[in-house]
Amino acid sequence: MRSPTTENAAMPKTAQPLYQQLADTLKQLMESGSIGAQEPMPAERELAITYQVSRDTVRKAIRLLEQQGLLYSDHGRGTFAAPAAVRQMSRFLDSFTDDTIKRGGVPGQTILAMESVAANMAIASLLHIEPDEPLLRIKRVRLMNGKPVGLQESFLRLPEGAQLERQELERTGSLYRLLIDKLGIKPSESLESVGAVAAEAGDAALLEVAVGTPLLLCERVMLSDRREPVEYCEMKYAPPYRYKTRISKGGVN
Amino acid sequence: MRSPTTENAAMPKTAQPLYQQLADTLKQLMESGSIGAQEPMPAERELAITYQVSRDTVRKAIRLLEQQGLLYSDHGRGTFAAPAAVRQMSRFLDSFTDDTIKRGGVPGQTILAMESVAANMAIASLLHIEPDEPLLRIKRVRLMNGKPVGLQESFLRLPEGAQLERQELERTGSLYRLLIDKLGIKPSESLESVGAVAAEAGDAALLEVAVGTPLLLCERVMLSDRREPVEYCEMKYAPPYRYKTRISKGGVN
DNA sequence: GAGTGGTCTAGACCACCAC
DNA sequence: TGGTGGTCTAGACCACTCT
Repeated sequence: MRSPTTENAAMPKTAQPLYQQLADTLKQLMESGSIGAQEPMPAERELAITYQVSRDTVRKAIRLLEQQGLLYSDHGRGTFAAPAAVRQMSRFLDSFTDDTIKRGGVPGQTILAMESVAANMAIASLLHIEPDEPLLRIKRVRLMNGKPVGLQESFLRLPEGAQLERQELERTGSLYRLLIDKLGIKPSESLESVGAVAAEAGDAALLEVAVGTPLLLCERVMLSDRREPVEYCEMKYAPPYRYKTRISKGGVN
Repeated sequence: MRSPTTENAAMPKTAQPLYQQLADTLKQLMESGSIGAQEPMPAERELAITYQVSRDTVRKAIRLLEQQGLLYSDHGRGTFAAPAAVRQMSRFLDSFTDDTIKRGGVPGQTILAMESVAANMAIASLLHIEPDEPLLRIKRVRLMNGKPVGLQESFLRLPEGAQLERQELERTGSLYRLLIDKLGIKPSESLESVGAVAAEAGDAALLEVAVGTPLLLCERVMLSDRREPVEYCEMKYAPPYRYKTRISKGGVN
């Protein structure tokens, strides 16, 4: 393991922190099968010596993998590779595009509308803006392997003068990618509320299901890295689409 | 801030780590209103001096509060109190009982069944046991303020010889509390899958809704601290009950 | 008792942001 | 440029688990 700060001035600025590099290394260790599920990893002190880093750096790498669900540590017993079922579940923000790929499907979309609208009171309140302020509304049918699985309606609060072209969205597929790459808006947190509703006529037609079919309704407020609300989004998913998530107890170090 | 390990031999074993004590202190700082939403906290180095701890300990306290959604740090800018909306959303395991209390309601339950059953193939596979192994089945109607909001059916894999009495469950209300306090089983992680289904006749009657009403269906596999599957649970919630959760980007230190 | 993870320290330097 | 958080180190001691 190489210190990112010593002698070598040619270190590219893409250099990652040591603990991330180490985390990647450990990840490979597990994925290669050298360490099976539920089996113990080498001890922290041992890893520190092996990779020539401080024990603290080892611990940071382990904490990182623990948060990703790949590992867990038990006081006095050791650190173990997580069971396979846990490893697959993400606990983090995933765009529909990324999530679909992770599930082994091909993501797609049909853009039904993309226009500037005035905020109504409810949305204005959620996004902390004044009613009538302009928002970008995007309504899409999300596809998995070419078949409609969900209906998604976003209301975006864009920075002054920012523009998003329909063409750009069609090309990249992912709205979040566009926000990050083009506008520098980094989603950091989202607040979600999940419930069930019956499909109305319009929704039913777009999702190709019967009126009254139970749909999974998910509302979300997405916050930027400065914790400013950026998007309100309403999603309706037809069965058998499922939300999957991993929940765990807290813990710092 | 007092070191938990120095001189004073009379330190009770309930002594919490310094960083937790500090986290509690900072929490109060925010709740007392001295530091409003989005406002900057004192710098890490300053907190270290103020509370007589190392900067690393301060950082651990901050990481803890960050995971709880109370705080966030921006490189080069500072550390800020989170907006109120974020603070209320838990990202962690919460029993129905705790969650209901957090929402300001009074939790209740009606136990419909509590019996030993043989595992069927589907559940056996999820819990990593052989079919026909005995499981404890608990079916309950969950109440909020006396009104039914959800139907919950748990299948528990108990340790050899362990017993749970109906009376105990009725008294404490919370199955998870019972698992922790009586059997020493500590829930550490759960894998959830959420979707929507139509209410069948039986469910509809218990939840006091019409047949066909869209229900929020949540399946869960709960793992103990050793990552052994302990419970499979199926929950059905009637509108307007909502699952609320906070999702964030990862991050270690 | 031996080995593991958990907590804590004091100090160093880097990367980023705002003025 | 000065202040902030981010990374890293080396060493100490505690708490827990297993045998």
